[in-house]
Amino acid sequence: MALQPTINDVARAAGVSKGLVSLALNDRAGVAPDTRARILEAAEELGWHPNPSARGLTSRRAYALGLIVRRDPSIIEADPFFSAFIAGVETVLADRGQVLVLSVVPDVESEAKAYTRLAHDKRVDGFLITDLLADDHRIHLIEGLGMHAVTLGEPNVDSTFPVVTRDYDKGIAALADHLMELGHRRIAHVSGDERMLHGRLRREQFERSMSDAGLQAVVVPTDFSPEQGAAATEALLDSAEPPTAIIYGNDPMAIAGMSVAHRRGLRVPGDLSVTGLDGSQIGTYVYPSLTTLRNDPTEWGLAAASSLLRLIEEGASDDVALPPAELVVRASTAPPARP
Amino acid sequence: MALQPTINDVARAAGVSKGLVSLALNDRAGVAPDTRARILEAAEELGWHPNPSARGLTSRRAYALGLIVRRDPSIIEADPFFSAFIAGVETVLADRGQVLVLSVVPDVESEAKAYTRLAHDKRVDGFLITDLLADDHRIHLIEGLGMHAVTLGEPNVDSTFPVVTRDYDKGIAALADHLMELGHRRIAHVSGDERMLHGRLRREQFERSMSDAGLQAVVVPTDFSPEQGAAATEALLDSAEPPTAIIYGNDPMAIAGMSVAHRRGLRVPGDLSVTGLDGSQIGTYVYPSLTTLRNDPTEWGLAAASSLLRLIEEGASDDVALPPAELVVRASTAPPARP
DNA sequence: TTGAAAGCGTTACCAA
DNA sequence: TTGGTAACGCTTTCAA
Repeated sequence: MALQPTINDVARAAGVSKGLVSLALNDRAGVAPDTRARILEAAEELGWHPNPSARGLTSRRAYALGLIVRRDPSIIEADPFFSAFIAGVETVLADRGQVLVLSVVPDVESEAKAYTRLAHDKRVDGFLITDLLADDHRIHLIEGLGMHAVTLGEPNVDSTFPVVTRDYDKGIAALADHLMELGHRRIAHVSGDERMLHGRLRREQFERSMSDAGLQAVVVPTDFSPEQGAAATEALLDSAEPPTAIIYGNDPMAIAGMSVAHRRGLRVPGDLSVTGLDGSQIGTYVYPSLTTLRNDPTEWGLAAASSLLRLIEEGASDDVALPPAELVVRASTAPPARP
Repeated sequence: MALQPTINDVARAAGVSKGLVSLALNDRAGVAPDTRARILEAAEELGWHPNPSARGLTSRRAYALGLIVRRDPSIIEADPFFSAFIAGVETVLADRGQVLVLSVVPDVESEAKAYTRLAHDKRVDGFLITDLLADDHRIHLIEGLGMHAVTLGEPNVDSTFPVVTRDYDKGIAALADHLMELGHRRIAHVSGDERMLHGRLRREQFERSMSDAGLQAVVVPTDFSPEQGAAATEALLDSAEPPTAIIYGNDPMAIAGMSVAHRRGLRVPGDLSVTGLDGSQIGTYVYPSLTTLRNDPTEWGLAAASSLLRLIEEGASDDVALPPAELVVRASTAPPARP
């Protein structure tokens, strides 16, 4: 009676040597078609799965991808992006008998340790790099570790890794236009962490849109936390010429900002229009529901995992561009009361 | 020059056989203290990390724990619990050279496949079982797979797995008392999915508290989504005797419920008091900030991972009880306008 | 196209 | 307390 069947059991059942079983399993050339069929049938019948440890020992592959997420413990909070992103990754990996190794670390130091450990211990064959920073040190670190990787977004440093991107510029421009068409002139942007590349790019496009329209762009940078989103809102509303519309760098900040407005007796969108970015489900149910840009994290996951796997298995992989982010107009934007 | 150093390099450097290196590495008996010291020193110097594939081949261990999260794609959304939970797990695993394998799956069928695959492929040594359901089929599935596991919460079916629990009864009672002391009499509970055990337990404690006070408990079950939270709120406010306070099964539903109230022109907490459960950071920044029960997901992660590792390594592990959930009173609760 | 055999880097066992 | 050697399950030569 079987523990787990091994390659020897399959070889015996198919009446061949285990070397052939290995060739057949891995779709390698040099196996007669009917022999291959017989082998695969025997494997199927015995319910044989090759043991990843044994494979890894000779092939030097882990059959796993690594995702390391850094989260300041004080900001440790729901991120609408990751569960859907990982679901996308999983879809690709499950089909190929691979797994995702996930690590959540509190700071840069343990982040570097985590990459190093996963690489040294050969626990993964490559990394998915999310939340790209300006001058992101991870690119260099991972290259130095001799590992493969794919970045979500285009790094601003030399990188040999394939890139998955989504255009936000059009979306940001559409969002700014939407507000201007409603009659807004004083539009502020509560931007995210300036060290994060995607936040910076969005801020730049916002500034471009505003200057194209001959308007002044007011930007308050934050760390993406609802706390700083609230503080930025207070500051903006206290200023000499408070904005009539605020574009927040993410939905949680927008929600916090709306609360500040409410607390001050301002009505949204009557007295203040508000938008998020990277629309999350919760944005649909707050009052008023949030105008935002739609993202699709699952798409990111599918694309990034496929690209990384191709890189690992074939030694090269193309960049991929996802469809541009789309404007979703809901109830938190309206013409200004006093334009 | 070294690829990765192997156990042989260490053995040679320390002038012993590789068998001894293995014993020393694994803190096994039968190595002279000074020999052990010499070996560890040599290992340190060479920067040797044992290869998990090679270890796994003989020890039949994966040195990995599995977490499989099922999320209906339509409800795929931020869950404040997981990033902090995983950070806790990671803390325990990193110290021991182990990793977390994470899978996010859309339905029960792919969930079962994921458990089976991870077990058959020996990718993990045990599972962390979260979001326990009533009559949870996973207990039986995992036992049948011959795998170890730990459950977050006490299953209502026979289980041989250790259990990590946190008492919510006291917290729910305190929350109900808080509302009653404010003068509320008509208190409703928008509960979570009845199939989820923790939701059911909280509902039962709510009913107990209400009946102890001689009050009628109104309960509307949902699937934990903000959407159904909003719908439940509509239904409650439309009823003949609308509640003056609503306890929501989680913070996102409470936020959605508040929006419904706002939309109807009700003021929170003036016309309607509202509370969440399982306090999330975002609850601090909505307006008004949410009264809730505090949970600490990191604690869950630490306890569950430690317990599971002990089970795997020593064959047995004790149940662990985390400190009870605490009431956090913020601004969303106040005396009723017309009691 | 196939079989036999030699690793891969550990752990486990048996002598010494 | 130590060393030598045989697994572990697979991939990869090298012959046939």
